[in-house]
Amino acid sequence: MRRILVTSALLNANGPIHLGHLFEDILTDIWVRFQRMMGNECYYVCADDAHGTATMLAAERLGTTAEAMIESLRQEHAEDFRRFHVAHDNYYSTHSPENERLTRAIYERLAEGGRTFTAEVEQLYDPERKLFLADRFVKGTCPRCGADDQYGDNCQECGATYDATELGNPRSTLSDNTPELRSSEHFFFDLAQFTDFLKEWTASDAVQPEVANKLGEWLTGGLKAWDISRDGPYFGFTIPGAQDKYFYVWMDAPVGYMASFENLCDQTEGLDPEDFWRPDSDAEVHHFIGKDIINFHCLFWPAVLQGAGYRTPTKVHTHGFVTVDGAKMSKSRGTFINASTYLEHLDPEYLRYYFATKLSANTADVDIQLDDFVQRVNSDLVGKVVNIASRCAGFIHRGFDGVLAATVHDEALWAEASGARRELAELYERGDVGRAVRQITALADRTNQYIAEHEPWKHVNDPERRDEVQGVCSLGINVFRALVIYLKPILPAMAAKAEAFLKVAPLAWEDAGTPLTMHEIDRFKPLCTRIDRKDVDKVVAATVAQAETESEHVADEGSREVGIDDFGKIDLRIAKVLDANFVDGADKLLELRLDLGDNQSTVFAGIREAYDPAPLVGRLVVVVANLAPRKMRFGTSEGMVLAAGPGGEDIFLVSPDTGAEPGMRVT
RNA sequence: GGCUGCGUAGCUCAGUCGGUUAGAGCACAGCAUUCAUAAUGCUGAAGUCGUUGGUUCGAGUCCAACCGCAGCUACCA
Repeated sequence: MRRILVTSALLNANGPIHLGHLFEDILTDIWVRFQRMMGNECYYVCADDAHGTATMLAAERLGTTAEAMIESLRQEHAEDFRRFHVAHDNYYSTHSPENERLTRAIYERLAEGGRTFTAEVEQLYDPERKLFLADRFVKGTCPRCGADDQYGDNCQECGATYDATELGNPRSTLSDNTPELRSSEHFFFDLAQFTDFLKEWTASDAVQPEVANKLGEWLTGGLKAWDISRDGPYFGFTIPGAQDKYFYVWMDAPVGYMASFENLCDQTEGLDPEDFWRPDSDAEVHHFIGKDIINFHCLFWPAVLQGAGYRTPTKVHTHGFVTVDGAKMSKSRGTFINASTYLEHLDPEYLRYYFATKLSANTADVDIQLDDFVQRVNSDLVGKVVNIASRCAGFIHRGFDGVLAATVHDEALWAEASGARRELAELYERGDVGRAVRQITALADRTNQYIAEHEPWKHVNDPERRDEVQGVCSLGINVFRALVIYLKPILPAMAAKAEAFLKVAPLAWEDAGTPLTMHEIDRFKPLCTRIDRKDVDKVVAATVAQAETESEHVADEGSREVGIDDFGKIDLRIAKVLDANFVDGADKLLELRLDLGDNQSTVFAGIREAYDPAPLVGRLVVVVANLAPRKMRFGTSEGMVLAAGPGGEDIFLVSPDTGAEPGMRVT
């Protein structure tokens, strides 16, 4: 018997669970349930990833504490997963005492072993918010192509990658202030020391071949030291022996797997985390992740474990991303579907089955096609598999008191169905679930053909052929039972209903090796109903409606009371229109050249339908002078001209009374 | 730009070591059937295997270039 610890990637504590999360945890859950059916001892833990600047800022916005916010999200996530039959043994949080202790202990072991060092790092600092700015909180001009409004790590326009400190005119997206360059001591994990170890580890079958290729690229390029510290304020664990330094979220996140498992062990008699994590452990550790976090799980994490004297992962299973109808999930298209929205209209097992049909052992992206989703479930599950039980059970009850035949009517068919368990087990083990499902439905096809060939409905009233009818329908039921076993990791709830119908104890994988004979079964009740395409449309419509409500929320926040300080941040100025022109190719824009007293600026205003350019020249308007420049299709707009009205031809520019001069501040 | 992967029927995908006429399911059309949740069975139509060139007796498969798509490009959650 194998002892296996399984994890799926931690979830950011920043919102509800959606299809993408479900994909990962469902595919992990299928693998876990399969292992358990094989009789292996398999534990499945996960957690919310609670730390980071983003958590701190989100809690601030909600007017609550980070702790309260992450705990309520954690409960919501755990409940959503439970309703999708994802059987986590523990769903914990990285913000836990176990994790704090483990992270510090691991860090101290690394430090003692000479695996870490400190260095001064120059970083942009927002003096108003009093924080160092992560790349995503800085915007400025690309140092290579000069495009405006680019984030601190790479340019969307030209694709250049650079340091946030290289940006021209940097500003903080948190306060809109100009950040200053400050130096701070950072702690580094010396990843390069592990290069040889990692080359060896990635060449083993711990990762899929294409992942090994990708890692090879990083490994031959030379590994850089990994910055594992952040300056306060930060939401995370403090680094022992340092002043106001925190562990970077990715340092304690994977340790969160260990912490979640340790927390489970504390509640489970006889389960010891050391048995799984000590270097000579013969237990297995499997991580399931998306391909976006390969570097953390296949470089940093094994190196950290190795450096701290733990065992390294047996295998990291990497999957691709989920798209819907060929495109990224989108709120406005209604395809950014949350777990809870789905559950209001559809059975979770439909989604589990559909994901299963799409699962492979490689890292290709998985596209959910809503029409295909409906068809696959209805024709495979209801039309083929369940149909076998449905068409056979009636004969067994009407003619034979619900009792199955004593012998197997067609040995070849039974051998095929029963013998498939070996190859199917290999496919499940490898994660090639889609192929397994195809073989399972092919078996269902064979069985429906077999029943059609023997036409039990014609012979049921012929006393001479009663035994044949019982034999055919009994074999049908037996193949159905084998198919239920093979599908049970994917469809646990349907399997439970089928077990009740068959009047058997919970089925294990090897039960497919032995047929039921002279066994009484229950009357057949529908195990699975067809999907109505209308219900899928309802989910999409509800998702669109949510997106609209959310944008209204944002609008509401816009009209909430603000203090005079907030108002003071907006620099309103009187400006004179020096020049106004149509913009080639733009239906709604006019390009305005404005005199702001001591300087000039160019503004694109969406007023073309209401105003001709010529009469505007010389006119006084009110502009937001310190609005962040916005790169638009036709150029960069450096401000915003104030106007009222619903739009179209009904736009009315705001003007000052006579006497106002360009450059005057509006207060 | 570099790298990783992908591109086969309307859709989802098989296609092993290069080897006969490129396969399956769904959808579609016709027929049969009525035990079954309008379920099932049989038959059929449907493909320039992204493009071009190369290696070979022979290429969907190997090589090169190009086109298209997705992702990565490390202190990003």
